[in-house]
Amino acid sequence: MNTRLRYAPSPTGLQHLGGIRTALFCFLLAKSANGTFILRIEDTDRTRLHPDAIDDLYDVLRWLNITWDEGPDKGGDYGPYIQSDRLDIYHTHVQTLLKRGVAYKSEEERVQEGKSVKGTVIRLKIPTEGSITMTDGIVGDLTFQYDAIPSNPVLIKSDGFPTYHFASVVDDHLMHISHVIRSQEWLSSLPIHWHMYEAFGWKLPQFFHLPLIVGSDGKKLSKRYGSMAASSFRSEGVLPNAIWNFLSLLGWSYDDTSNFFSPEKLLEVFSFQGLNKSQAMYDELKLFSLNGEHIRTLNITEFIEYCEKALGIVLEKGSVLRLRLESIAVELQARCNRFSDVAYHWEYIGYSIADDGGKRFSGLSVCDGLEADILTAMIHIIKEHSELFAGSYENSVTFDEMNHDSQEKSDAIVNLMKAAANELQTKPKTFFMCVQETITGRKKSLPVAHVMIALKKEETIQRLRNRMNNETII
RNA sequence: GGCCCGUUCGUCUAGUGGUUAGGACACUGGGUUCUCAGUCCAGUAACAGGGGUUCGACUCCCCUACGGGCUACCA
Repeated sequence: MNTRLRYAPSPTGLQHLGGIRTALFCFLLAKSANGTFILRIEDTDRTRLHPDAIDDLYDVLRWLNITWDEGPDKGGDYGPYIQSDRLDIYHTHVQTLLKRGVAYKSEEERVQEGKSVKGTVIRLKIPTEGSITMTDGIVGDLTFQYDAIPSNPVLIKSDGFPTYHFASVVDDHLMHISHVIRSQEWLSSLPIHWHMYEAFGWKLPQFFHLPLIVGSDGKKLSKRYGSMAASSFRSEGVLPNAIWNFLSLLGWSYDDTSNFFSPEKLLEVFSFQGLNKSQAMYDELKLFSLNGEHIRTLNITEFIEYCEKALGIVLEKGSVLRLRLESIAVELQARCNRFSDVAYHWEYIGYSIADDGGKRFSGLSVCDGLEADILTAMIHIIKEHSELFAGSYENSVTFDEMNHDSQEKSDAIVNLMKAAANELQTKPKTFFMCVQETITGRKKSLPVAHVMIALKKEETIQRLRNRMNNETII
């Protein structure tokens, strides 16, 4: 039997971590078994449709490289893949249940928006006594008493649309779904679904109910209660690979020591065996840490691309800012766990005195005598060794070459700075910090010599002078 | 309230009757270092509680507690 798994979200809100975890697991499980991954949209609740939900779903899945073999936009042998296009299918199938006396029509009145409304629904008849025994691939064997099911569930609503219970069972059967992977919130509905399969006389798929992911408040992540939108991770500069890695470890494990997984590795080793059953709390720090690890596996070209995406900018090849970024990329990559880290450093790398006449640095403290001496000494170094500040990248063919060159120049500059500090009878640290703060406006920055190389002579001197002028003005 | 699922370091987890209870994130200390990172090394830290079963329980059973889910013409 072919392995066919589906992710079947309802377009009632933005995709969140819990949803894409399910999507990822389905995808991984399908692919590792050489099977088929199907996307189906369950838009049966007409009152809660969210206008951006479907676009968001496509965007997020594509961003994450979770690709489906069959789906609304792709077609397939068992379409359509949007439930609102399958209404006639549900209506013919519910006839079967009606004929068999397993379902019945019911005229009902209910209160809607303060008014009482009449309508006809079709309900499934649940036995009044006895029990049903089922098997779940994660939870194990389960027995429910029929009388624990609170009421006969609605199959077809009065607006003619099926409920989730009915539509998903019919579709899973018709689409030959072999394994139903969904989150554990569905566990208490399993008897309803199981009973329906039996009433139809259909072969049951294998069920796997994934443990819930909970937020730091301990409550389940939900579209309805907001936050954790998958798209927000994208804008925060989290890599798809990091999301794969992070999510895969929420409810699944490989062995006693592995924590880092590339997508290739996951595709290779992910399996039903490693699934576990207890709920997991989302830990942002771990995601960011993993993201840092994945950032560090990027080659330098990819990393620069990542920076551009994260910053939402495009730097033309050969442009001043592009050259600066290239020059500093290796140093930058070593200390980034997420977008905000890139942005933090880009504020002084991607800025030029010419942009605003140096206003950004006007908040720096006034130079006292020593600081003025240090800056003067630094300017002297630059003027006397201008070749070191000419930019390392101009004549380099490869990044390796460039980095090597950059490192050599940096070492030379550091030595000159140490010597100058010595001459001023001050600690190297004082000297470096003064220069760094003047150049970057920050107490924490990339190594200042590298920054100066990236900025090149002119901009560096301007920043140094700018600080000194501030003093004279004040 | 009822029904269901779960419970190993703060967090994610390994563990299927005999282990110094392992790894990772976080945290702490140290090496490297012009700051911050990164990197390397080290360290603190857990079997919810109580009963059984057993020569022996983190592992099996029961009870309690706690957490979560469901209890809609929502999914």
